[in-house]
Amino acid sequence: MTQFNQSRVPVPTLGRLATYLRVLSDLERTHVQTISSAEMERQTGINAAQFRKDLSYFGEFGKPGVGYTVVELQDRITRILKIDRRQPVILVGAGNLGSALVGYPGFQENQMELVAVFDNNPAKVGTVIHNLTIQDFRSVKELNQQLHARIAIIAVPAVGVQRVADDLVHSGIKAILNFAPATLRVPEDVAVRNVSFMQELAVLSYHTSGKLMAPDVLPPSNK
Amino acid sequence: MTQFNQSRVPVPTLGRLATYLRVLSDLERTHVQTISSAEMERQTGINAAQFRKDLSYFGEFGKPGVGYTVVELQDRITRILKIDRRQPVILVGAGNLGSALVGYPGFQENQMELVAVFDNNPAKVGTVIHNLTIQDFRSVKELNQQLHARIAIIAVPAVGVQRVADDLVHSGIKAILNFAPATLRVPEDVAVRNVSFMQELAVLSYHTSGKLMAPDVLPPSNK
DNA sequence: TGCTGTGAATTAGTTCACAGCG
DNA sequence: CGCTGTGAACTAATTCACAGCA
Repeated sequence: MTQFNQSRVPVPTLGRLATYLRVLSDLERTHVQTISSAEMERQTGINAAQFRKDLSYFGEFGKPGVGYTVVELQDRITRILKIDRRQPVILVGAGNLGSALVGYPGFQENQMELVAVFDNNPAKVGTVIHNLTIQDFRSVKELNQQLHARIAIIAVPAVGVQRVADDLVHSGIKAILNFAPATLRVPEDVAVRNVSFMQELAVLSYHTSGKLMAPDVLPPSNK
Repeated sequence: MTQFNQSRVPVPTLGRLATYLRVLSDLERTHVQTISSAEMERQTGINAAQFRKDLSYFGEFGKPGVGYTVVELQDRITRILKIDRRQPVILVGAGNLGSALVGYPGFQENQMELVAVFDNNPAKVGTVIHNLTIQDFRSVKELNQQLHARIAIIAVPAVGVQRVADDLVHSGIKAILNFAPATLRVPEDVAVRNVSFMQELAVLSYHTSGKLMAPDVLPPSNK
């Protein structure tokens, strides 16, 4: 029964789709043709039923008695995540972290193309990192009229980050990956995901030398 | 396979505690004495009842009609998260990302002390970044007998990351923050949290130009 | 009165269990 | 058969709603 469960997809499902994609790439590289949900569980630690259910939100993909065709599933997931074609991404903040991100491999692998880097520090503007010239953040709106990026990464200090977010929203950005330790206020139609190292470390710290068990042993914390 | 800790503190609660701590620091700096759950909601986007419930797992902290004493709450949360004293942390991988992390401010703020950096690249061993000399990863077990770190950050490529994790576990590490896009297999008593930029970007990509709403608008994704 | 603390209700997410197809 | 796809059962997490206290 191919009914597109267009009813809301759980957010954690989307994160897991990216994990499946990673495994599928490995399988493709080693010329494996098909994979069953049980084998996917072995590779990722994610429950086999969970894998099947995650896919079921988007239609039917597998062949009973056989499993899933690697390349076909890969193709479907990339289309679901809209990374079947290049996604332009802009980065704000060319500090330690921002600069490290520019050189991060894996953008390419996931069809994410970093198309511009911005900073507000005049000393940095004009400098080149990894083939990209750092632009003045004040020109973000104007430049994004050409670039058409819908995704932005924020890697600036917490102070002033709200202003940065506001300007990005006015530049047409619809999704923000925020590394600054601050809560952003954005319109309803803009998605935000926060990455906080310190928060992650704090959670881990809680578990050290406690009598408490690890919350998730094998499975990745796919939020 | 995902078995949860026998205590009934939800994992997301721990992440939010770190967020509250951030707000409390700001308040302390500006000499604010008390804060109500409603005001905390305004500052973080986290529901006021959620805030109260999060704290209730650990006892009673507030004064009815008044709110919470900033410094007292700060003190209690740091003790809960075991960051009331310095937590030694070791880092594996001195590449782009690893190096950026070494210079990250906020370790100090959260009483996390980066005490050693390791790499397996002989060209890097001996080099200094931010006052820390890069050590040969093969000496991690030996060195950690002095350092007594229980928390490690992994910032190496996906290939070989399982070996790194195994060695860390044998060196007494009980909590791992993993930046490599791979699923780690570790003993039950070792906690792992995965940070995957590409996964986060994939989730955001899904939300671009779709008719679907952002999953969490104001509240930080404290998963 | 203005707030906290918390059972109860609700919503979200995961896993089970099995019908049914190739 | 061996596998998928999915309603049903379950478990986790959030939010409501209100009693009770300073």
